[in-house]
Amino acid sequence: MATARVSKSANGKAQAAPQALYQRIRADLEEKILSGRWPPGYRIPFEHELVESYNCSRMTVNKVLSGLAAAGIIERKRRVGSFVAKPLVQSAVLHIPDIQAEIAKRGEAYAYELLTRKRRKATKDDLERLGIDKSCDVLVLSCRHIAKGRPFALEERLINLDVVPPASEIDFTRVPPGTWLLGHVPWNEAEHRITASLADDVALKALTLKKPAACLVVERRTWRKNKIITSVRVTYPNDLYQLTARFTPTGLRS
Amino acid sequence: MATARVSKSANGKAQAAPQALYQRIRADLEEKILSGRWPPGYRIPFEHELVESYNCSRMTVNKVLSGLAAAGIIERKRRVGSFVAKPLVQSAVLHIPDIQAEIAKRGEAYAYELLTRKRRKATKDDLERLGIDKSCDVLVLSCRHIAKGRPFALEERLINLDVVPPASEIDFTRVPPGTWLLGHVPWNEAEHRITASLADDVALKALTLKKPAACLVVERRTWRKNKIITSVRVTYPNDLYQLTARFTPTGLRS
DNA sequence: GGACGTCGTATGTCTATACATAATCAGCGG
DNA sequence: CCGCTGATTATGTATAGACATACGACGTCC
Repeated sequence: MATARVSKSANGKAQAAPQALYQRIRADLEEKILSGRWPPGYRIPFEHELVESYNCSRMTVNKVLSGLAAAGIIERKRRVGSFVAKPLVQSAVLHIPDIQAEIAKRGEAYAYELLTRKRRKATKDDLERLGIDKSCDVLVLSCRHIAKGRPFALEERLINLDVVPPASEIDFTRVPPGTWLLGHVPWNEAEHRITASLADDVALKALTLKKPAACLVVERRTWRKNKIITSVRVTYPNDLYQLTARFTPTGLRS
Repeated sequence: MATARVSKSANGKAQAAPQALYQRIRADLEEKILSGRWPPGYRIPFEHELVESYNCSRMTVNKVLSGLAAAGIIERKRRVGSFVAKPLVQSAVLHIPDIQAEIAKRGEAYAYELLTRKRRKATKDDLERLGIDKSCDVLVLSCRHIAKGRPFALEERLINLDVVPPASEIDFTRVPPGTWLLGHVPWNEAEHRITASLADDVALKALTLKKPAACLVVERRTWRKNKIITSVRVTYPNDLYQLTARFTPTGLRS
């Protein structure tokens, strides 16, 4: 066909969105999906049809469709077509900030306090938390984070010294273990469990709370190549902390 | 140069990972980054260098690098190069399942019960929850989810009837409002607040708990085109529910 | 010596083409 | 009528070449 396309070199794109072509196409398709004009299950036009309507090459629309598929917005089936994905998505991006950074961001005074630090051969319980069989050395830490002079979080942590030998050299009296680990140990995967609980005596004391007190508890295990680096349990007084999660189903889209 | 590359047509790819070339390249680069050989801040080889070492076209490595950049694993700067991103990522994918589906998946009996249903002009408090100024009609619902005969969650919901007029036609005595909304109303964005709290009298009664009881509370607001569709507060007994979030920093990677 | 302009380079985007792959569908033979 | 086979077709992957753009570096001019 070789008809006249807009001739990419013949414009400065003085339009509202002077973006790249494939970005405009993507925005266009997303809009159609989001507005409901293309409901879940709808078969979107074939690549060659989009090529015609946008007057561009198949590589370009392919890039758009691949991106939409990667973001879970559409599903593609060979020989059949591409379809708007079912709403399905029941997940959200959960922001779990560094405690120190979070408090600093609020402009509040931050203090950190190491309560206990023990090195020992892993107990049976430790091994279970770290998901391993054979025994190894672990570092057991307990510390407090303090904001505006009030205890903000109690952190109880187990570090697998087989995976992170250098941790045994750090005394963690000044640097919180989470901060040190984040900066020194690359990781693979993390899992969080978020629960509510009534503070036990240890937590009541560490957080200077009065019974009964509800606390938000975040337990996190962090992997590096199938081995758990560290297992941590952070307890927050319910009135001082909340998790927030924001989700936009349309993929990343800066 | 046009040297002999592996000649894509000359093989059946009987290797360990008979994947596409760009997937193998991506896996390769990810491995280098994850293993720490290419630490954060490291400048990865230029596109043309990767082209040489993998004996492929620039489009192919470009696709890989663009994907890594989109996933936040590397950062790219024109004229400068591509760099391994700082560990930064403090977020996780939080799976917030449909209550009914979740209980069904566990193979437990599920029951649903509508407690109250009121239609009214929005109060000042309602308007604030829905983030709007001018008054409108809202639907106020309260219901219970029951697993294995035991109250599992208390759901208190506000629906903006200006955004979802058809909701006023539904009586929600059989279908949970969350399930109905998910299936009928496309949405844009959602925000969650996760907190712990001591159950108040309403919650104690609805969930048949004894004082004092800690509960996990998930508040969610869901948008469609800058308008809040619904605002919901779900309260779970601490011993019956926990949120889990799993995170793999290496982007999606099916 | 400092402001400024030119050039080189790495990434960003797009095209035209090619072949591979998977799945559907029609047609054929048993 | 059923099942197999081959044609058709949409997507998947890859290539080479081209031009655009941003930005650092270097050199020039005043």
